[in-house]
Amino acid sequence: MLESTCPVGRTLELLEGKWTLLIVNELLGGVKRFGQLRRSLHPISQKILTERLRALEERGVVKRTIYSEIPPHVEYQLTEHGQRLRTIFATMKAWELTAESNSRSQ
Amino acid sequence: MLESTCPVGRTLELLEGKWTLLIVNELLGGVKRFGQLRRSLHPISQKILTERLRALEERGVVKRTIYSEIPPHVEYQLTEHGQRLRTIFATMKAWELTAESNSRSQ
DNA sequence: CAGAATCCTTGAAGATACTG
DNA sequence: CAGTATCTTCAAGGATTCTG
Repeated sequence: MLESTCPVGRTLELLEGKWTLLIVNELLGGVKRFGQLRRSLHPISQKILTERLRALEERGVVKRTIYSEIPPHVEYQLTEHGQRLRTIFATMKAWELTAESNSRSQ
Repeated sequence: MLESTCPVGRTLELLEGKWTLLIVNELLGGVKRFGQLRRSLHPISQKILTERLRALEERGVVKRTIYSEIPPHVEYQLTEHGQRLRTIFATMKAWELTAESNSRSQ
């Protein structure tokens, strides 16, 4: 979606999608099961949750662990690389905090 | 688009849109005129460029200066608050640089 | 030159039903 | 429980035309 013209295009491509950021935010809280994420992120649909998790997995941000049991048991967690997104989140949050006083100014 | 559940939702809402990031990236290079941005961001459409610039202006990221001349002359530049986005860009870029070695690992 | 207004296309997201 | 497979919807984005 974002041309490689822009240096940070890849990061934003990764975080793209209505739910992606919220999913990562949930996983920053630790290991979660599929159903657990579904409930926390309600009313996200199964389809979207699956799609986004797969995309994040492919990008090396999320690790998927399957336990061969019946009923099925799948766990999702951030990889070390994914954990490093915390820094970006913190930077964004800091930026937002200066927003109220500065928007409309200058 | 992004629920306020997520602390950084507002920043990503702001950078949302296929071209937004690229526009900000251009403006990090200094003051630009409308037509100048159009050429740099080719093949962006007038409609989208206008829409995104208005959104950024509303958020206090971009300042629009109109010179009442004929032909019209409009300049766009980042506000101080907008300039601070540089930090976020730098953080993202740093994160991307560690991507190659880490994706697929763990 | 810098747009406003209009119409059209496309794809992400949502709803629903089914399954190993 | 954790998906996959389809079908549908809706809004962002794109193309085109017109104007102060």
